[in-house]
Amino acid sequence: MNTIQKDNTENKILDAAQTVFIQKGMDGARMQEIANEAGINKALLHYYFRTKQKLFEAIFQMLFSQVFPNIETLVLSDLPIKEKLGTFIEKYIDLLLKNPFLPTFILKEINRDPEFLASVIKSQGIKPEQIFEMLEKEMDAGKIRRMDPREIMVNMLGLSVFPFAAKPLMKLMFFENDKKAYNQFLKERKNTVKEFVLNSILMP
Amino acid sequence: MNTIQKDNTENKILDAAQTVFIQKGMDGARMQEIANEAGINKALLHYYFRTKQKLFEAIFQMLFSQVFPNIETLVLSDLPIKEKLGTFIEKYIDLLLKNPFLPTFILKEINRDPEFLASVIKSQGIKPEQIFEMLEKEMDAGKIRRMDPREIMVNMLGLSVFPFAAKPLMKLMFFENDKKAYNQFLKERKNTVKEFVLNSILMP
DNA sequence: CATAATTTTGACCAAATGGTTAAACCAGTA
DNA sequence: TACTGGTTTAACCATTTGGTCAAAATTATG
Repeated sequence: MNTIQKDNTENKILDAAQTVFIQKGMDGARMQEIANEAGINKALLHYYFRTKQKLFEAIFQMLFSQVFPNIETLVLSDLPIKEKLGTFIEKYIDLLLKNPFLPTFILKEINRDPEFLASVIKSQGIKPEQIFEMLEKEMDAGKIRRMDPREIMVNMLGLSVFPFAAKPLMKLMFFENDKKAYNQFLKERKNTVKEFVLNSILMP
Repeated sequence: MNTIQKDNTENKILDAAQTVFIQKGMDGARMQEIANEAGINKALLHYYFRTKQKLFEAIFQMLFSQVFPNIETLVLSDLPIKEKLGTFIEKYIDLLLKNPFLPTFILKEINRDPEFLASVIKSQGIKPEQIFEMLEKEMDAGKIRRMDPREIMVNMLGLSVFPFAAKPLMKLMFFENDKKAYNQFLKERKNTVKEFVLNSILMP
């Protein structure tokens, strides 16, 4: 049978753990709360995932693997640079719209335990060099301004991620705590970030 | 006497609490660790700051008040917009270079307890409208592209803050974990962010 | 100096928390 | 039916942790 049985205990635990860890972080989460959320006995958590640390690592892996969607195909495609960057930004913000909690969670935990982050990165086989090469070729071809390609990456990520990570603050300061207005703002970011980035790096 | 006596117990506690809270966050911090760091008895913490929550709030207030340096004078000055934005970015990144822990800490805690954040904001008397008005005037005058002024603010903050908040991840992915190289990168951000922002919003 | 007020400490407490364990439950199956 | 394997539970444990308290130490005051 290849039917996805998503109602077994292990998945109930993973779902519950995700919910709680995202909300409270590793330090703030309680095993009892995860058990309640999953509707099971606390001892079952340990039966399936020995320790809190191991359970957390499973969740972190799951969530982090979404952070860098397959950009490989995009980078290697022969679209013009303008399309490539535009699509990247669009896909990335779409991901954040669907998982608005991701930035907060990841930023919190990469700072809490960078060692663990390193092991995750390694296990995921992420290769930023590919992107850098591509950007440098575009510079050579005179399509975009000459600059450190890492700046471009950091800029795109920062512009996309920050409004999600700082949501409570931005919403309060710039939108009088109006939830709907801020969510609308986030949706429109797909276009504004795209424009902003392209305006700043495309050759005049 | 108006001499600053910074070696009294209360300040020792504040210093220690800052160190620990920044590193571990509210949830991860331990009162005993703060006491050790301050070189005093744990009961003294409670003598001076009744509860962990109250001590944390004191620290958060202290740190958060640095987040928005006096931009009022800058906004109201009659410098050309290019100078205004440039100076803002420079001062802001300077602040982050001196306190590289600020973004992580603030982002973590504003998401943990947005209610408290609201009270802090209110007590600080921050008025973003002033900045928005100024930016809109510049748009009317045709100095910068027409756009939602909040986008400009979010962009400037995101570009400045993100590389500090995501330091472990960026350092690892883009700089092969080379600390010195990444710090150099952060220093250069003052100029690159400035260029990036101005390129994207100044009228051609 | 004597007394009052403040500051500091060690010992202690109750609650919370991650984790363990022995027993119960519940298939499947010989 | 009786046995076997994995699964689930209630009760329990050791440790950690925020917080309290009475006494000691220190400082101010008359």
